[in-house]
Amino acid sequence: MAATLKDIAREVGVSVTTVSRALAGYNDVAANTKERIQETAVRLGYSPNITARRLQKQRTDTLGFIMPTFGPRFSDPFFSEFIAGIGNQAAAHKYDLLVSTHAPDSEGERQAYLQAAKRGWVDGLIVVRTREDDARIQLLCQHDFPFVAFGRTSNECAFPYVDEDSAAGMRLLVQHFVDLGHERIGLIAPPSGLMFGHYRLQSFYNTMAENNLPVQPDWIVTGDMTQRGGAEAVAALLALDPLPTAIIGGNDLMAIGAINQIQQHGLRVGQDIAVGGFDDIPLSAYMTPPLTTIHQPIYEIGQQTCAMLIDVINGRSPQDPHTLLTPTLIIRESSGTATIQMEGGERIQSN
Amino acid sequence: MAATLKDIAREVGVSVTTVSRALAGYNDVAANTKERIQETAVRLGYSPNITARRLQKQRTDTLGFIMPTFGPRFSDPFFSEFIAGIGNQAAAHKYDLLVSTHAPDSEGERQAYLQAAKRGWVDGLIVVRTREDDARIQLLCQHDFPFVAFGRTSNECAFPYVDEDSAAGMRLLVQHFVDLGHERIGLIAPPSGLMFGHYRLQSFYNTMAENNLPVQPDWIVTGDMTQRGGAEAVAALLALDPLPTAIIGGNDLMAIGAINQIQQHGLRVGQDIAVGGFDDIPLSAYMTPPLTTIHQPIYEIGQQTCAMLIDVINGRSPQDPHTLLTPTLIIRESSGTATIQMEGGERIQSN
DNA sequence: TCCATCATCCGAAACGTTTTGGATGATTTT
DNA sequence: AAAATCATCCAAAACGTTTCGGATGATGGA
Repeated sequence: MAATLKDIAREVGVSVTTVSRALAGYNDVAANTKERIQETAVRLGYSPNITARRLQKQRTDTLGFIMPTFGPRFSDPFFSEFIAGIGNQAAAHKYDLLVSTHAPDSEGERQAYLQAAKRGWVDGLIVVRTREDDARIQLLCQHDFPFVAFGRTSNECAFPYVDEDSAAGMRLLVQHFVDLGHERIGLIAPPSGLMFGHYRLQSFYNTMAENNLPVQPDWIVTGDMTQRGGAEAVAALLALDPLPTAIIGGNDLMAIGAINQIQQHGLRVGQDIAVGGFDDIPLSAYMTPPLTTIHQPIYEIGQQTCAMLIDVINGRSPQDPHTLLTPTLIIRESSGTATIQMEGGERIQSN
Repeated sequence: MAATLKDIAREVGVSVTTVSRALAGYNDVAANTKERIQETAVRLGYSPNITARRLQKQRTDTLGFIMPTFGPRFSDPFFSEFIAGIGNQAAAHKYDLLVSTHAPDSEGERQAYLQAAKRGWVDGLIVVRTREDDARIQLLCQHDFPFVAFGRTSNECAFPYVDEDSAAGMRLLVQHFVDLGHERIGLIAPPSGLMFGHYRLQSFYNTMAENNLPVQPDWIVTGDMTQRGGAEAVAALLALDPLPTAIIGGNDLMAIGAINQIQQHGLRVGQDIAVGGFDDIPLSAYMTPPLTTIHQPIYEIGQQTCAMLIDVINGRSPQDPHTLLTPTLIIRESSGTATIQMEGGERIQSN
C-alpha cells in the first residue's frame, strides 16, 4: 500500500541504493537525480518503514517506562506529569516512549523488565519509585541494560540516577514545624521498602533528634500513598492522647486524605493541627486550607531523567551520572503559620 | 550478542526454518528434534527479535496514544488512570502502548498523527478529548487508519467511539440542583471546541429550559480544565449580583479551584453556594466539603476503548461500534443537601 | 514391485531499509 | 597520451524472522 524505496526507484529509473542515499542526504548523488527522487518521494507519499530501519540499525529509538500501579483503579497525578516530562524530552531527541503498567514487585513486572532487557524491545528504561534492594535494578545491572532511575537504592551496583534530596526535604519540613513550636509531630510514612520513604523516615528521626525532641513509636504510621490511605492512616494518630500538634503526610495525596479526616473529626487544620505534605501537586495550593508542602519539580525530573538516559544509550554518559535535586519548602496555611507564628515562632522561608 | 535462530540452528545442526517452526509449535517437526531445539533455545537465552518479527509480519502489535497536554507543566489525573486502563487492556492482548504528548491543535500534534497514519509506526490509535470538527479524526478517516475515539465529534465521517453521555450527566446534575430549589445556576464550561463541553453546555441550557428557568449569559464562564482555570473563572461569577446559588464545574479540577475561591471569599460551600463537578476523580471525595459530581469510570473507559480498537485492527469490528456510557450522580456535601434539604427539597439518588 | 502417503526437513524468498565496496565514465593532472 | 582523480551510481549483503513450496526417504497398501 504505502510507497517503498523500491517504488520510488522503479519510478525514477534508478537503484534502491541511490534513492536511499539521496533521501538520506549523501553527497554522492547528482543534484538533479536527487531532485527527481525527492519529488517522486513526495508525490508517492513516501515515508520510511520504521520497523525495517530499526532492524537494519539494530536499535529501536524507543524508551521504555513501566509504571508501578497499585491496583487497577489508580490515579496519581505524579505520573501524568512525569510522563509528560519524559515524553517531551524523548520526542525532542526523536525517541518514542513505550509505556506499560504493572503492580510493583509482581511477577508481571519482573517479566516485563526481563523482556525489556532482551535485545530489541527498547533501547533503554526509566525506573521510578526505587525500592530498597530493588529487584528491577539488580536485574538490569546484571544484563548490563541501559537505564536511569528516578531515585536511589540500597543495591550495591552503580547506576545513573536522578533523585530529589528527600532527607533535605524532610528536614525542611520538620524544622519548619519545630520552629513553629511543635514538639509532637506525627508522620504518615510511605510503605516500607520504598527508598524515598526510607530517606524521609530517617531524616524525620534525625531532625527530631537534632532538636532534642523525642519520637514516640505511635507517631509513625504507614499509608499507601493514596488519599484513602492517608485518611485511614491518620485515624490512628487522631486516637492518640495527647494528640500530635502537627502531622506530615508522606506525599500530598496522603496529606489531603489526612486533612479530610482531621476536619471530619471537627478539628481545624492549621489551627488545632498543622499538616504538611510532599510533592506540591497542583491541587495542593487549592485545598482549604492550602497545603504546606515540599515542592518537587516532577516535570523537570522527568526531563532530566530522560535526557540522562539518552546520553547513556549513546555512550555519552557523564563522569558523574548522579543528580540530586534540592527541594524547596512551600509554606501555606495548613502549617498554621498565621496563628502559631504569633506565639513566637520564627518563620522559615524557602528559596 | 543475544542468540538468534541462526545460532540455535547451528548448535543443533538443523535449518533455521526448522528452528522457527519448532519454536512456533508446528507439528511438522519430529518430537525429539523439537525437544533439542527448545532445550538449546533456553540454554542460549534465546528471545525472538521483535523488530524482525514485526517487519516480516507487517504489523507492529503496538497501539498509539497521543496525550493532548496544555503547556509543559500539567497534570490531569484523568490521564494516568486512562493510560492504566488502555495499558492493561493492551497488555492482555499482547499489544504495546506508545505514548506521546502534544499540545492540542498544534502543528506538532498534526505531524504526530500524520506520521502515525503512515504504515509501520503503530497499528492503531486512541484519540481522546474529541473536538468539534476534529482535524485529527478527519485526517485518520482520510487515511483509513484504524482508531477509536473516546468522545464523539461533529465531523460527518463514521468511526468507532466510546463516549460518556455528557448530556445525561449534565441533566442529572442540573436537575439535582433544581430539585434542591436552586434557580440561579452558574456554569464553568470547558473551553469551546471540546466536544464533551459542547454536549454539557447544550444539556445545561436544555435542562434549565425544561424547568422553565431562565439562563443569564453572565452565568456561563469558561475555564481551561485546571484548578487554576476554575479558580480564575469563578471570580466572574462571584462578582454577580445577585449571586448564583449553585455553580457547576466543567470538571472536578475546575470545581475544586472554584471551591477554593468561594471559600477565600468567605462563603460556605454547600451552604451559601452549592458546587458540583464532573469526573469523580479520587480526590473529589476528600475535599472539604466532599464534592458532588458525575462519576466517570475512566479506567473502564480506557479498557473499553482499547478493546474496541484491538477489534477494529483485527477486522472484528462489531456492527455498531458505538458505546455510550450512562453516568451516575454522586451526591456529596458540596451540593448542600444537608442544609437545603431541610427547606423542602427532595433528595435525588443516583444508581 | 510400484505407487501413494506420510513424517520430517529445508532452500529461498520476502519484509524494507542501510551500508559496504566497488564499477563506470568523464575530467583533470602529469 | 597515460595516469590519477572525481562524480555518480549500483549490486549485494546484512539485519532476524516467517512462510511458501517443495525435497527426501521411509512406510503402507495394491
